[in-house]
Amino acid sequence: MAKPEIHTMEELSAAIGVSRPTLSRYFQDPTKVSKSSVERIRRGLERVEYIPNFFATRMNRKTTGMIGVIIPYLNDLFFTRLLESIERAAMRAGYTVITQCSHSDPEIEARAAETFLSMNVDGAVVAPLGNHSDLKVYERLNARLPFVLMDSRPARLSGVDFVGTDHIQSTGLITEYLARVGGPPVFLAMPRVNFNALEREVAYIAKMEELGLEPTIIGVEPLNAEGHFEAHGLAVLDRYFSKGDFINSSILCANDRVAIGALRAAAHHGLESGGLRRGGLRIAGHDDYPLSQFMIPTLTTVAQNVEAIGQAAVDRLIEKLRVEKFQANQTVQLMDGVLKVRDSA
Amino acid sequence: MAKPEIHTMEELSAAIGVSRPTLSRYFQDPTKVSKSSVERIRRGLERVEYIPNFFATRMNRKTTGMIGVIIPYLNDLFFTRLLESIERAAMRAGYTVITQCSHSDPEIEARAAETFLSMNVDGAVVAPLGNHSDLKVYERLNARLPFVLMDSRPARLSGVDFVGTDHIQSTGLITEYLARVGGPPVFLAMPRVNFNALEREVAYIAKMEELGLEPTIIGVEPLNAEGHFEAHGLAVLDRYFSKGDFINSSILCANDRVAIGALRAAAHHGLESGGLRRGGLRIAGHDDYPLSQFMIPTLTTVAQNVEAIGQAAVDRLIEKLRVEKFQANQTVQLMDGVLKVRDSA
DNA sequence: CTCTATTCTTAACACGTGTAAAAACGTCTT
DNA sequence: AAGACGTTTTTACACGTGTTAAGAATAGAG
Repeated sequence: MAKPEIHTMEELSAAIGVSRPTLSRYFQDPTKVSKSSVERIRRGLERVEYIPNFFATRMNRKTTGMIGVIIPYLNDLFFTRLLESIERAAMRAGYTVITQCSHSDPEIEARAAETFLSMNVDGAVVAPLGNHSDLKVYERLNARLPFVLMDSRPARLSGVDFVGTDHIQSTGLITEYLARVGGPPVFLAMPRVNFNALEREVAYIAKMEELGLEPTIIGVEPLNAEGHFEAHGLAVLDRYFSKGDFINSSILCANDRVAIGALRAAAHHGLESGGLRRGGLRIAGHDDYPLSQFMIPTLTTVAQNVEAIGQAAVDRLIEKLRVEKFQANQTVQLMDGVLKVRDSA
Repeated sequence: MAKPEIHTMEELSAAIGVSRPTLSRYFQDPTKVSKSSVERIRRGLERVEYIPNFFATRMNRKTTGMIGVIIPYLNDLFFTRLLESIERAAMRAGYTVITQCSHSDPEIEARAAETFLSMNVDGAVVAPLGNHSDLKVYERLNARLPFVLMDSRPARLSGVDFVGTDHIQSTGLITEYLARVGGPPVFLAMPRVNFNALEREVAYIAKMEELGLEPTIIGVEPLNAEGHFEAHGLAVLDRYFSKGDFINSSILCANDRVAIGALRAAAHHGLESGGLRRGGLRIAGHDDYPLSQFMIPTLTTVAQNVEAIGQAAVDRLIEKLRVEKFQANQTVQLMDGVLKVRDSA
C-alpha cells in the first residue's frame, strides 16, 4: 500500500529504467514490445503506482477506441437491456462505451451529441428521443461520424443507418393472433413519445384492414405528468372499464408497460383477462418486457430481439469505422418479432 | 450546413479576430470576458463549426468537473432510479456524470475504478457489487479521491463515507407491520449478491426476537443462472407451495423483485395474497420498486428514499471536494424507509 | 567472432488547450 | 489632457503522451 505514486511516463521511465517511447508502445499494445521489456515493465509496475493519463493518451491517438451511446431514458428495462447488449458487443470488439442519457430532454440529447464530437469518439449509436428531438442533431452526427440509429426511426431522415424491429411484422403478428383467438382487437396506444408509437399504430391498422376488420384506437392522449407508461395504460382503461366499455374485448397494448397498467385496470374492476375464458377480455403487449412473464396473468406479447439489435448496431458501426471514408449507402436492418403466447390472451 | 469546420482554438482565433487566451476563458466561463468580446465570439461561432477538444481542455484544468458513478447492473429499476437522481443532482451542481456499469463482474468494477483515476474525475460514487467485490478497489479510490459509497455497505471497510437506507429501521418497520396484521412473518431471502441481503436478514431476525417471535428464513440458496430476482422468488415459493407449506403465512421478501416472483408463485398455485382475507397468505416486499403499485394485488412494501440517497451522495461528494485536503472523519447517512401499505399484505 | 535483424534509447517535435506575466488598449475620472 | 483602472492581447511556457528519425544496443545466425 506504500507504493510510491508516479504521475507521468517520464517519471516511470526513470523509475524502472525503460525509455518513455517504449513505455508508450507498451501501454498501447504490449505485443509491440519485446518479451524481455514486457517483463521488466511488468515487474516495475508492481513496485509502483501508475496509471496513464486518460486524456493525454486519447488526445493524441488517431483512434480513441470509444463509441458513444445515447438512450432516451433509463427507467425502462427495454433500454437497459439494449444498452447491456451494446456494451457487451462493444467490449467484445475492444471498444469502450460512453453512455449518455437524454432524460427525455432534446437539449440534453443535443448536448450529449456535442460531447461525443468533442471527445472524438470513433462512432455513435443513438436511440432517438422521439418527436421532440432535433433531427439536425442526428444529421450532424451522421455527417461527421460513423453513426447508427436504433430502436426508433424518424420518418423524415434519410441516409442514416438503422437497426430495429420490423413493426409491420411484429405488430401484425400479434394483431393477427388476437383476431384469430378472440374478437377484433382494439389498440391501446401509447403516447407518441417516439416514432415507434406511431409505427405500431399504423402496422395495427394495416393488418386490421388486411383482415377486413374495423380498427379501433384508444388512448392517444398525451402522457401523464409522471411519464410512466403503466400509469397511462391504467388510467385509460380504468376510464373505459368504468363505463363498461371493452370489458369483453381483445386489447392490444402498444407496449408491455402499457399492458401492465392495463392488467392492473382489469384487476381493479374485478376482470380477468386470458384465453382460458372463451370470448372474454384479452390483453396483450409488445416487447417482452423482462417482467411480463411474471405478471398475473402472465402477459402474452411479441418479443423484440434486443440482443440481436444491439449486436447488429455495434457490428454495423464497426464496419463503418473500419473503412477510411465510410460510404454513403444506407443500411436498414429490421429484426423479426417472436410471438410469446402466455395466459393473458 | 456549409459552415467551415475549425478544429483548434488557434484557427478560431484567426477566424474571428479574438485572441486564443480570451477564447479559452470564454469557453470556461463567459462571464470572465467582457460583454463586447462575448458578443463578437458568439457571432463568430454562428458562422463557423467549432467544438473545443474535450481531452485537451480536461487535461490541463485543475478540476475536470466530472464525477464517476459505478453501479452493479443496469437491468434493475432501483439502480436506474438511483442513477437518475444522482445525474440530476450532479447536473444541478454543474458536474458531468460518467457512468460505468460493472455488470456483476468484479474485474469490470476494478477496471472502471482505474478509468476514473486515469480520468482525474473530481470524485466517485459507487454502489458496490457485493460480496465478490475486491475491497481494495474501494480503499484505493477512497485514498485518492473524494469518495462515497451508497446503497450497500461492506462490513469490513472502515473510514469510507456511506449513504443508504437504515435497514434496521425499514425492515423492522415492515416486519412489525406484518406481525401485527397477520401471523409471524417468514423471511424469503434473496441470494447474497450484495451486503444489503444479509443486513435485511439480520434486521428481520432482530425485530422478530424483539417481538418474541421465532424467525424463519427461506430461500438463501445461490442465485439462479439468469440472475433474476423474480425467478428466484418464483422458484423458491413454487417449491414450498407445492408441498403445501407457507400457503397461509405472511411472507416478507428481501426485495420487491423477489416479491413479484412470489406473487407469481401464489397465482400459479391459485392462492390469493392480501389483507382482505383474514388469516391468509400475505406477501410483502422492500424497496417500492416502480412496478410494485401495478402488481396484482398491489404490493405492500417499504419505500427507500432513492431521491434523497442520490442527492445526499452527491452533496457529500461535493462537500468533500470543496475542501483542499478532505478530512478523514467518516460520514454515514442512513435514510428511513416509509411503509407503503397496499393490497398484498 | 562477425554480420544482420530486431529492439531500444535519445532527441525532438507534435497535439490542443490552460495559464501566467507583461504589455497594449480602452474607458472613465479629474 | 493626464492619470487610473479594468480588460484584452501578446508572448511564453506548461500539461502528459503520441510519434518519428537516427543512432546505439542487443540477439540470433552463420
